[in-house]
Amino acid sequence: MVLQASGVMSIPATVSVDNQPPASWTTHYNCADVTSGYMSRLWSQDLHPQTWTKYQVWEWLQQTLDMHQIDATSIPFQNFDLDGRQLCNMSFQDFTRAAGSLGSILFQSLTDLKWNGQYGHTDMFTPVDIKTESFWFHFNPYSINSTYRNLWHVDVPFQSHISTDPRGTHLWEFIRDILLNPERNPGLIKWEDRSEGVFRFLKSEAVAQLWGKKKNNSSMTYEKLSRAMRYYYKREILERVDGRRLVYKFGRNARGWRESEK
DNA sequence: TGGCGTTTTCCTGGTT
DNA sequence: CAACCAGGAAAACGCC
Repeated sequence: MVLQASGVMSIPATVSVDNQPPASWTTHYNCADVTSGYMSRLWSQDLHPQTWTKYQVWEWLQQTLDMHQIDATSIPFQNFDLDGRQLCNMSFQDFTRAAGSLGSILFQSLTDLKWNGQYGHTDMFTPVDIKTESFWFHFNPYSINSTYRNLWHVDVPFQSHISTDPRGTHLWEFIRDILLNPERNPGLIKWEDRSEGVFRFLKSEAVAQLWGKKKNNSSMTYEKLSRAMRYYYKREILERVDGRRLVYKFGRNARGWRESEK
């Protein structure tokens, strides 16, 4: 799923193959589990989470809990009586409502699957960006979980209703998710002011290509992507940032980008 | 099937 | 001049 078949990669001098993953995550989680286990089996069948049946959602739940050695009774499975499309529409907060503090693990697992599905075998990045040992070496889902736990640990009492907010994979969410997953997006977009939600495109055309890939549109350009971004001003999903090229700012109607959602 | 919200495409004109 | 920014207009698209 992840590693490129080619052994010819440009490896930065600073990165050694002798590097060992931190013990904190190799204990319960290692690359082999990810690349040859259940997750890759799903992908080998070309099954995007979006297409999962309710049963497959449960299967994923079970497997994810197993992987993290979490007792299945820790999560009210009835809160996940959803098909893949509904699951993919759940926000981070939806997950915490449905599964408490374990929601972050599930959210990240699903996010991983979405991302890996999109990018696992593709050539979206230039070799120097993504096909490097350092890039994939630092692909570390477990550390991301830790990050999410630290940043977003909030015990929101479960509400019987899972949000039906139709927030699929819209452009602004796509951008937000790139910002929130810097490990998998070397130098594409960068926070300018994290607390204010100001960010800047570093590789505008690369982001556009990525967006196009997601929408199965190979002719996407930054010119067109930016037009869609500008439509967000009126809806206050983005705010204008005058005079600064490639800089945008999340607006009052953008959700899920803050370090701690209040 | 049709309406709707979102995005894409194209374009003119202005700015850095 | 290249790369962006601002928006209007209209088509395309996916969803309910």
